[in-house]
Amino acid sequence: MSTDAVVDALVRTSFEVMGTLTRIGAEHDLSLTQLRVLGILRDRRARMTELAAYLGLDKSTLSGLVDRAEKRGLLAREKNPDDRRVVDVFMTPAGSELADRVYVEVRRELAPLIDQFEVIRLLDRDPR
Amino acid sequence: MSTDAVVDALVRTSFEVMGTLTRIGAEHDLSLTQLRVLGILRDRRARMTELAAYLGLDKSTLSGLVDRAEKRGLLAREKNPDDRRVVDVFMTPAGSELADRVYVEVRRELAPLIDQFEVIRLLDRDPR
DNA sequence: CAGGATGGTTTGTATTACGAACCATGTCAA
DNA sequence: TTGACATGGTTCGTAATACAAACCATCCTG
Repeated sequence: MSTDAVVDALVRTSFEVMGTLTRIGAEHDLSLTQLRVLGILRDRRARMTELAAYLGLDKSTLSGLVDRAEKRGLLAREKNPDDRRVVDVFMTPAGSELADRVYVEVRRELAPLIDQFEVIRLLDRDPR
Repeated sequence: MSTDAVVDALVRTSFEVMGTLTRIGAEHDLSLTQLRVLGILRDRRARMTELAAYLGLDKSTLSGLVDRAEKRGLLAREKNPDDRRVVDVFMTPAGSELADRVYVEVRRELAPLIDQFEVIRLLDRDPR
């Protein structure tokens, strides 16, 4: 099997995963990016810049993103006492609860995909 | 290895793939969606609705998308003679050329990823 | 302590996306 | 056959996402 074919399968599968995430997110009024933010903040808090870097977004993009999530009661901001320029972001209980609910769904929906995941299946059969 | 861990790896990898595609696309002034359209139309023409369904987008979204790509000379529209309601979309030579260039890059950038693709590596080592 | 670096926000603009309303063309049934 | 409904696209209005540039506050360093 050619590398190109593996890459193509990888890309197709990634789009499929994104589609699933987008759909599940939409059912809870969450964009793909918001979903990601919830995923990242599930087990830790982070400063704005850190979050932006992790997501590959401009910090200005994150301001609006966090604004909306904060207004919705999912996230909260807090000035970092050690460096008062820094703004830490973290999830509210409502945010955590929503994230948990969504991620249970994501796992449930994607689990079946694994069985027919082309790349895995092919490589599994004929390992390098 | 738990299914949850595989799903998590799948999601992380998918985001990584999307990041790469987004970056390469941006270098050519193409959004992720435009990239996908080019990918789909590489070997065939398609009607608007068909394309929208395939991408999971509303048909109204596609109008604007195709508008911009057409204005840029990458895509062209044509009324379908068999059913004059239908609009077929296809790539111009310029579009094909760009698509080819971009997809070469994509393959080149993603090929290395395959070697360290967690899901594969893990399943490869310990097949179901 | 002055000047530069860093962290965030604000503002302006483009793109993406949706839904509703709309027009043109097809199709079907009375 | 023609009236009513269905289908395919576009347009319009609105919201979210994203970037870049300008800006303010705070920190750090020579």
